[in-house]
Amino acid sequence: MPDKVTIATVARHARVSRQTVSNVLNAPHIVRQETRQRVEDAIAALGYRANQAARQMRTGRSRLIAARIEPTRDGINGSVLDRFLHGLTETADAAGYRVLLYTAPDDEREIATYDDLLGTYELDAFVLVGTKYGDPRTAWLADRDVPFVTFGRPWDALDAHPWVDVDGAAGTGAATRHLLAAGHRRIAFIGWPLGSGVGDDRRAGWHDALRNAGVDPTGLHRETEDGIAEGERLTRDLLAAVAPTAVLCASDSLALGALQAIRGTDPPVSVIGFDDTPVAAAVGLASVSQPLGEAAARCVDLLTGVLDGNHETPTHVLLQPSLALRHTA
Amino acid sequence: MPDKVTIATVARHARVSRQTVSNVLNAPHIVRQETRQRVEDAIAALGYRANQAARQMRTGRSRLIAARIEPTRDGINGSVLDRFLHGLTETADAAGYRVLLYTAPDDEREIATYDDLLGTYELDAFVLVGTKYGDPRTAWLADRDVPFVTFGRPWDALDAHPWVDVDGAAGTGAATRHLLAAGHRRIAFIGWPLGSGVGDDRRAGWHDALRNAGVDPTGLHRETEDGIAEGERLTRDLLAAVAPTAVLCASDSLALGALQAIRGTDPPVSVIGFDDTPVAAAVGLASVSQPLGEAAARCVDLLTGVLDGNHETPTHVLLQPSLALRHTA
DNA sequence: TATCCGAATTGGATCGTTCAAGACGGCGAG
DNA sequence: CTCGCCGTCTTGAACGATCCAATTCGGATA
Repeated sequence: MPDKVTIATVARHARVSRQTVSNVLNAPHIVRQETRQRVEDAIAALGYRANQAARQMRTGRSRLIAARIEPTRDGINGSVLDRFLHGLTETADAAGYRVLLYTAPDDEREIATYDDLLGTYELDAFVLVGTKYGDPRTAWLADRDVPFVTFGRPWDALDAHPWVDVDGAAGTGAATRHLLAAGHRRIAFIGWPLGSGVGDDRRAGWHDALRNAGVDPTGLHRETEDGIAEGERLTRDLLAAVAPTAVLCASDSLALGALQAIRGTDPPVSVIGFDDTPVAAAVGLASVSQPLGEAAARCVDLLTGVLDGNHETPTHVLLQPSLALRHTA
Repeated sequence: MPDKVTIATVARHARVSRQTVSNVLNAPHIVRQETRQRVEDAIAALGYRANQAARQMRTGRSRLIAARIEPTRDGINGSVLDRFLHGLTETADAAGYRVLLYTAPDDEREIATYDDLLGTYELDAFVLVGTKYGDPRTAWLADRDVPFVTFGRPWDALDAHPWVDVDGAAGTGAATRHLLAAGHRRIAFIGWPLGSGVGDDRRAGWHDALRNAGVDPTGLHRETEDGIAEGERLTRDLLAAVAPTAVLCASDSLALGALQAIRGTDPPVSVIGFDDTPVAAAVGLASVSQPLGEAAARCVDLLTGVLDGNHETPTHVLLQPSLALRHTA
């Protein structure tokens, strides 16, 4: 078994000092071209890799980013996080960072986990998915000047910290206009209870699009917790009350319920969901699609911007969703 | 800003040496009860956390486990990995390990990633999901004595390395017996092409259950690549050829296709899928359910067994799936 | 009382890297 | 000619933990 290859091994092999090897790695421009070449050859020949633990001891930076993986709730929306995580891993990798997973059952325990991860592993940054009004987690991180980015706007203070989000209102707006263009007028909306930033945003897109088209949205919307059963229940309710010709939903879960409720209507009631989950693709449900890979990439961009000191980079990114048209629309 | 709390800070505060603090952390039994108490109080009072990088430099162990996160392919089966990862993170956490993510487009690049992760981060172990005949990845890892566990049996050499798996044949067997008990006789099976360990296993469960019940399975099965469209096509084919009264599938993707193909048959043809994905739950598809959380937990058990030197622990774990009965069965 | 023993504790060296400071030669300016 | 400066490279120290060998100490034994 060959000895471990350290920076000293490389130095001996290239006939320079340890520090020069270190400079080749971290500040190549201050090393003479010829020397640098010799060192790089030695690195390649020996298969040297910088030991992250040792580096971290001096620099205090771990090149590690933490992201939370949540338990699959109803399992449908979980895939959104899944796809986001995959994009995050890929982009972070390219930027020289690795993604560390953690879980936590509630906010308090999540903050305790932050503390632990920071103290033990000296994590460089956190990526949070979703925030709520007055989120204690972002407050805690901001208090301690821990770099972090959220995927999802901080609805109460847009300038509080860097974030990436997808313009939900634009998505529901586009879906609504698509339905209007197809001749629909009684376009209903099933969303979440007032007060969730994301839900209100998605409803607003539908609401404003109808208004702009001269259609009165009064009576055409319902609110509920997320879930297939709820979607089905409220769709039946809507069918009985206002006989909509199309139903737009704040999530694919709700939309799947809607699909079951409208089965057999003639002419068929159109349904459009939100998130373009695999389930939607599987059953042919039209849905508003979020660019999750792009969102993840921009999160990494923002983080590296903060971590590498490029404070000029923008700190807010709002991406545009697209409409995945399938036979239910 | 308070100074960083190191083992020396704790030592001063508790009026002992650094080594004693270290002993309290790593070998509590050799420290006198009273001293230990004083040190533990100091640790709590100061909020001390051992610096992982420094520890790693001496011990060479990072307390980090790597797992691969794959791109969501057709998105339906992706959620299986998602749930497994969540369980893995939770259990590893409890065992004092953290999960690091990586991705790789192919085997060759995956092995290069192993090399990088081992060299740079000194990872303690890998968890691989799924293996194939003659897998180059497990061979590479085994060659270098890198600890790893696979979720999925190595079909060509069951004793080659530690693994955890779910008994697919038992799952399809149980599903078949359920259908037999309900009076079905012409129970068809749609699976993957011969030669994939997982697919062959699932087919065998169905095949043997039929045989044991005195039913001849000849002509009742079809093989194809995974996918909804394929499932639909082959189900139509089966309906025309042998008029099955029930269809068992090797995946939920195939089963979803089957569901579309049997729509309107009277009496309704039963359909059972495999994996109990969120999609199955959403559309009411009966499916064989794998205990993913349990599988993840056992993976961590096996790894900690190897890492902490308990070579007595079993190295193979075969878990039993259950049947999620829904209205399609 | 002297000696010894083992348990408990101590100080120094070490892991592999980067930081801080200094050494060296050559070059241009005074 | 001398000085200082710049570009280039080298040396010693430090990060925070654990390992190793040495030391202290209370108590049992001869």
